[in-house]
Amino acid sequence: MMSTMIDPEAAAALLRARSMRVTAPRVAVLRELSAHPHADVDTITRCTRERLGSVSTQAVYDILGALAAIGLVRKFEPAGHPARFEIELGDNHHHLVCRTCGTMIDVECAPGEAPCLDAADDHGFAIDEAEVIYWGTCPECAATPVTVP
Amino acid sequence: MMSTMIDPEAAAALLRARSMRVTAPRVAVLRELSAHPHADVDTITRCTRERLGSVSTQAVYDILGALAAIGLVRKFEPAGHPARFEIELGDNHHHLVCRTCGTMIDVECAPGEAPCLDAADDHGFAIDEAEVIYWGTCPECAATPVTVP
DNA sequence: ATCTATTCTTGACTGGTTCAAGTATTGGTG
DNA sequence: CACCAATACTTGAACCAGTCAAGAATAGAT
Repeated sequence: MMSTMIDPEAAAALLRARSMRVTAPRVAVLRELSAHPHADVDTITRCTRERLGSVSTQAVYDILGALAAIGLVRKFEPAGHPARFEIELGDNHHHLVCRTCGTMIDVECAPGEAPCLDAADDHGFAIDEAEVIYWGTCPECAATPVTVP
Repeated sequence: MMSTMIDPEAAAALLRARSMRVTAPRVAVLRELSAHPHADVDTITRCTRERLGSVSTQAVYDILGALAAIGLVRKFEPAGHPARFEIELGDNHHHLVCRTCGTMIDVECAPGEAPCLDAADDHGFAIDEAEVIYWGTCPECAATPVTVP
């Protein structure tokens, strides 16, 4: 689950390629995202602080919002969990979430390219995305006997 | 979008069939749900108050939680919106949400029975649900020129 | 008619997120 | 290379949806 972190130059390049200003907080956030896919704001904030010394919570929200707006990162919000972020890889994958421990992993999009599903009837809507979240129980939680402390 | 409201006896019958106590707030909430599919807690609370005189917000949360727990109602939480509720019809449909105005409508499950999708690789998870939300723009919003007041 | 588990009310509280105003930084310009 | 304006970041308050906890009311079994 622990991907390798991209280096600062790579992060800066991603920003420049989109004509975004290169700032220390942005570079750090991008690096943490590369290391922790599916991280929430709190995780990203804590990791960025360790790396940078300090960042405001608001800056992290702003950065993630800006990166999501230009499509560099992807945001998803599984029911009952705070928002999660990952670097957009353009592979149109979906997510599999454990109902018990909240672990989230990527799953390939079964049918192929986006929007990977066609609604039976689009009711006149211009559909641009079919968001799929698979819910279930991960192997660890399935194996763990329910403990009531 | 305005379905017909079920009568109090029908609502009570739904509760008794599941050995749930029949209370005025529960009957009223079920009736409002039948009239307003995809309603959020606030809408249900306001409508129930109009009908009943008063109900506590907490009671509505408790009722919806209890009904969802036994599978009588279905809860879904589209990103950026408060939770929505609908009476479970057992038809495994999905939802189509307008990014602009938030309108939500049902769409049939394209492939058939639940779980209507198989993940390409389940990574050892026991998947019990494939939640699908289609995002797009409804005909009205597509037709409306963007107005900046 | 009574009793008890269950449900409802009240009111405080939390977590995640956003708003708003001021300060600092980036990167283009003279 | 210093300067400037646009953009980004900091601070701190505020918000909303939802939850917790303790007591009062009520359904329905006996």
